[in-house]
Amino acid sequence: MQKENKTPKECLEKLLPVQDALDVLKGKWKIQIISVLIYYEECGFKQLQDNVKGITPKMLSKELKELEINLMVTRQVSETRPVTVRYQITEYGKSVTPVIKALYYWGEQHRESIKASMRKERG
Amino acid sequence: MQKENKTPKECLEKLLPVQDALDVLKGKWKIQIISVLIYYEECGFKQLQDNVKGITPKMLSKELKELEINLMVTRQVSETRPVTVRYQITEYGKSVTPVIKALYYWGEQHRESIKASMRKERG
DNA sequence: CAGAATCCGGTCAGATACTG
DNA sequence: CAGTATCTGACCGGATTCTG
Repeated sequence: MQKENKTPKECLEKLLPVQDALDVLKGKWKIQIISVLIYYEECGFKQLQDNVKGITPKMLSKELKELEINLMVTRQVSETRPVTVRYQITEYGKSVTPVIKALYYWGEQHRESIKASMRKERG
Repeated sequence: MQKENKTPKECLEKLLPVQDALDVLKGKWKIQIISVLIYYEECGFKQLQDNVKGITPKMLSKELKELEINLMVTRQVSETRPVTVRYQITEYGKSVTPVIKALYYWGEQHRESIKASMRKERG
């Protein structure tokens, strides 16, 4: 990200998109929801709630709204009886996969590093 | 991340490292601090505060502690008068660069997508 | 210089209950 | 089924002041 011919200020400006990405992905549930939707392609509310362990309907609803605003998922209502709602991952939503992978590989390494340093501290 | 021969449960277990990575990077300041330290290799407290615009000493101190725990930075105190403290990015800290890059590229795309969809909504 | 201490408002997120 | 409403405690993060 940094090149010697850039000022710190220029580098910091580059961080705006990074913060945007982090905003979209932040929180306890978003990546889980995205992953479930990538897995199933399409889900109802209940099915999502069952697959994202521990999430309350309130949080699920809130997170889905944010994901919809960010074009990650679509929401389709069928006026049946009772109404059925389908959440779908968008192609765009799938495009975060490389980001999740980068987080995964680094996170995995990180776990090992932390474990190793804890062993060292104990002697 | 998902393969057809994996259950949703197995996929969700894979998400633990992702959450770990997100935890290390989360908050308003961590990536900025890391970026400044990658740029300078080494900084004093004041120098950091000057380069991370708007951060208070309290937050800077707190974030640095967390980054130290996660082995991203080291803290070296010289018993001079007055004491000088140097924060250094670790090699390990530099290893998040691919993650930041992934976040950057996706975040940049994301800005464009959101902008485009807002233009569309306005007509 | 390099922080710690204190105070405070805002948001996050969980539990529970309720609606059409 | 697909959510909403309300209450609550925990935590985040800023402002200000103080210390060695």
